[in-house]
Amino acid sequence: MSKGRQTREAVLDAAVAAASTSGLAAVSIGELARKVGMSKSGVFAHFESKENLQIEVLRSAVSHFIAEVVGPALKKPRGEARVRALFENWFDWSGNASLPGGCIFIAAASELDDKPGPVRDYLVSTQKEWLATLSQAVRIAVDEGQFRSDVDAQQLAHDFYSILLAYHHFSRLLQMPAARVRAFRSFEQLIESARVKDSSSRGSNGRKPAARK
Amino acid sequence: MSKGRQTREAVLDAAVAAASTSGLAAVSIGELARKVGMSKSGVFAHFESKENLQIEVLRSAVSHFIAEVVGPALKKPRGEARVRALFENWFDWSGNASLPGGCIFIAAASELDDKPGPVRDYLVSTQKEWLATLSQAVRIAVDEGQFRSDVDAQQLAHDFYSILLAYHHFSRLLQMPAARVRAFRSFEQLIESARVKDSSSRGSNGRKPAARK
DNA sequence: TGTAAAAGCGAACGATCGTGCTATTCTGCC
DNA sequence: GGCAGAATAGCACGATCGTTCGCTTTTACA
Repeated sequence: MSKGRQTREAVLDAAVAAASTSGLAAVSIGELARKVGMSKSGVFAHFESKENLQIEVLRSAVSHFIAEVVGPALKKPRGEARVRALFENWFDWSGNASLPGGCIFIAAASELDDKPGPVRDYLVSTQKEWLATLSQAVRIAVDEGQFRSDVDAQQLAHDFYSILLAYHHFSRLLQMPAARVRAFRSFEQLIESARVKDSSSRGSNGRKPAARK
Repeated sequence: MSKGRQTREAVLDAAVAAASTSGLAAVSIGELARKVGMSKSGVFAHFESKENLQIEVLRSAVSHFIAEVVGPALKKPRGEARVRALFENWFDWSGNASLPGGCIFIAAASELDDKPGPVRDYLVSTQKEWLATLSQAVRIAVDEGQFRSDVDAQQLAHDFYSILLAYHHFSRLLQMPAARVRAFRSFEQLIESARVKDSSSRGSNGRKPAARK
């Protein structure tokens, strides 16, 4: 890799870490330059604007996310195993050492939700892709016969996301140690209620137990 | 009310609105002054520092929250009705006209979750109080015999919060029109699964069908 | 109504922001 | 090893930031 790309990646790594704690807007180019031992203009030259830097920060985070969360999960067998892997990898990723402030997308989400522009547009598109990936995995589990056929894949993906949002809130802001187990308990309940019922669970069984969560 | 308190409140109202969209840190005193038609130093004089301004912004939001969410809910009869009122008032409040960026506490939460200091400390204390209020209302519903005795009040309060976090995320960032109905569907499911089972669920009716909205 | 206190204004401060421009240093290829 | 181009540094710019200070206007009460 050329020297330029190399330092550019180093800058982006530092920027991703900083943005996960302080937010995208709070990462200044001067501070970033200090952190990687360069001049302000030296850093700036790699990105034509601050807005572009922010997009590249998100893009960098996305490629890490794909490499560490989506990729490995797709190697798992189709069905529940893959759904679990997606959620658990996601969970682990948000506690990654390179993200001292937790999932950068969640931080960026609440920062950008009222700030129209290309940065927000990019974030939205990645979030929609991620939700599509999640619900696609759920749909596969339905097709494989592991999840009930009346499972609403989009709603389930939505509920998974909701768990991670709550985990972030309660563990990061409120520092609740119980947050982690609560998150996984909620996850297990969701999975449980999505599974096709074991036919031996209560004798001859009825149809469509429905109850969720 | 003295002239000073009056303009101070006007400034705080504008600041709360601005902070709900742009975040606490992004609300500058100069911009705030422009918005209320005053000089920068005139605005500044009401708060000894920017940090103090931020705390006062939160404090102002809290008193509105208590007046519009908690207070009215406490007038409802003990039990499920009060729990519902707390959640629904909360929901309405976060879509209030004076909060163009949605619930200011959620915005502040992700902004401050890695920023130690008095502002964060104050936010954390209010959030814990709110969670305590929520779970207390749930506990009362248990005592009244409307919710099952094995309901985990803290977990339920946690789940309510989780719904609102997800609603915020999906409606504000992703602009999903379905977010609202999903939120209320999840809420109803939580309430439903907390209720004592109606013994007449499949027979000739019985007692206490537990009024459905 | 007079007067002390409260409230607000205007200018200035040092710092930092994003962004240009020019010059210098370094890298990679012939 | 020399040379073109990439990579980085240095400096300056206008703007805005939070904050201070002295002055003027307005308020509220005797």
